[in-house]
Amino acid sequence: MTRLLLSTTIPYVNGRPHLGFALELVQADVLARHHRLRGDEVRLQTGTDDNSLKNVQAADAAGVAVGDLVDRNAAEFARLAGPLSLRFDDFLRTSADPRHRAGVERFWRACAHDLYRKHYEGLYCVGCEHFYQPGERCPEHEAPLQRVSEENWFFRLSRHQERLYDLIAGGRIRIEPAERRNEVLAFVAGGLTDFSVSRSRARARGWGIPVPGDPDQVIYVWWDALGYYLTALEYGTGGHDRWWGRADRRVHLLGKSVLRFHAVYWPAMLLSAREALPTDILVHDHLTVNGRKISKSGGPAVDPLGLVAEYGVDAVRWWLLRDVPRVGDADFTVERLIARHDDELANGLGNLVSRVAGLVHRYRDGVVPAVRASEPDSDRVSEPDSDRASELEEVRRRAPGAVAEALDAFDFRRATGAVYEVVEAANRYVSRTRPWQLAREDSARLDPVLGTLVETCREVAGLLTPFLPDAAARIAARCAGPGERLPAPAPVFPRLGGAA
RNA sequence: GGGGCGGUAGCUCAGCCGGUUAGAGCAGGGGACUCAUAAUCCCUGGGUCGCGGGUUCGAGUCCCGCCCGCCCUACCA
Repeated sequence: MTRLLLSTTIPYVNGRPHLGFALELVQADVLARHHRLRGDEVRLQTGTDDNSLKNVQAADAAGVAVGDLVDRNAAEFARLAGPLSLRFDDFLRTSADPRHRAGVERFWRACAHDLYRKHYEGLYCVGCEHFYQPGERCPEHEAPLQRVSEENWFFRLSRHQERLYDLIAGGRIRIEPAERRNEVLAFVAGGLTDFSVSRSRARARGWGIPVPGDPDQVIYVWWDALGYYLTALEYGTGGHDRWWGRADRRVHLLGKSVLRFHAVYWPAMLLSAREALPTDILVHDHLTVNGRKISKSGGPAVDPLGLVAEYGVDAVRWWLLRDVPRVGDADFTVERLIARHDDELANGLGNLVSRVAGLVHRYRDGVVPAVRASEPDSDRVSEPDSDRASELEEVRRRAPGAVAEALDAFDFRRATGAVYEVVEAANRYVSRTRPWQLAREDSARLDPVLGTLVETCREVAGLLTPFLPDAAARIAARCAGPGERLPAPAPVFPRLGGAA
């Protein structure tokens, strides 16, 4: 049995969650469910980055206390779970969870041999929490740059350069897709310089975790946030070994914009602390909405909960999994959401379930026949429909492996495609076997056909479970076993678009 | 300024180490069927594979330059 730790990044909570973060959560949830179904031991953790200075700014802007703003917004993120049908094993808030601070402090000490103090000054953008060169201005934020002159703690990233390169190049740390791996390798090969890992307490506005033994300094938010991967595992009390050191795979999901922190800084920190490294870094690109960038600080923010309320969780999850390419930003529009849902879920899968139920009710009084004919008849095998039967069989046989393979490659499109192929094959099987005709002309042959179809629907429900747990359960509930009675047909996925 | 990733049929995208007439889905067009959510099934696509060079017997598929979009970064002495 494989032990698998899955994690999402933790967003800073200066605003409400948007669809882009929902993407990451859904992907993580799918992987977790998939592996659980495989029998793996899985832990999925997520949470919020409360200690970002951006939260302080947002609180200032809103005229409320930081703690209050963070509490309120973090709750919004936690609230995504129910409506999006996500199942987390843990949700850690970096400001509120006692495990976190203890863990971060311990981790800091574990890296002490790579930490040193250095004075420097520069122009700092609070919005980016980032330094710029003289004469530059921040491309993203209006606020003027602040001249900062102070002494901070630095982490000896440079020391780990070669080791990191080898680990990534050699695949010990797998970065998917490969395009992102190349990016990281190029960056590492270009040379790594030490980076600052603390801020003056004043500049951090007193928000964050103080540097152990140096109360005038606050730990840099990225150091703090990355630490969550360990602190949620009880690193602070040394209890992390079960899910970290002894896990077979440690998998991080993240967006491309924070790749460097996860593929370079974080592994280096772990090397320094002598902890195991992540095995998989799975990187998704960004979402745009109606062709425009989304962000928490501005622009069109699509509220995932609003979408779920309007179109249902299955439609939203299906779009995120089915329409978002592995590489390249994807543009979300309501039209695309509806198109995907109506075409594949309503007309494809939903209609299949309905028509199968309809057939069973009309010709067999709702009782599911056995797959095999009751009396074995050897000479009816090589009929025109046998090729269709074998096509369906073939597709069904291959589907589970295809799904697993696609998910291992972090390709949700291909994975959902493999599920949907079964639906298509089943619909072809219906047209080819023509059950309505069999009912009139060769009733004995109708039973195995209907039995096969019901069985296929149940199988699709199983395959669909990690992706659309709600829909899968609904479909499974309509697929009785042989000899059992089928519920009356009713649409599983009512169409969202115009009534057509 | 540097690095990376994209730019393939109207739309969304696939196209391992270069090799017969460049693919899929959707949309569009034609046909069939009637079990089903007016659904499904079958047939139908001639697109300078961003632009310009180059390597090669042969290049979306490799090299160089340029254009557009996106991500990261900009000697923290």
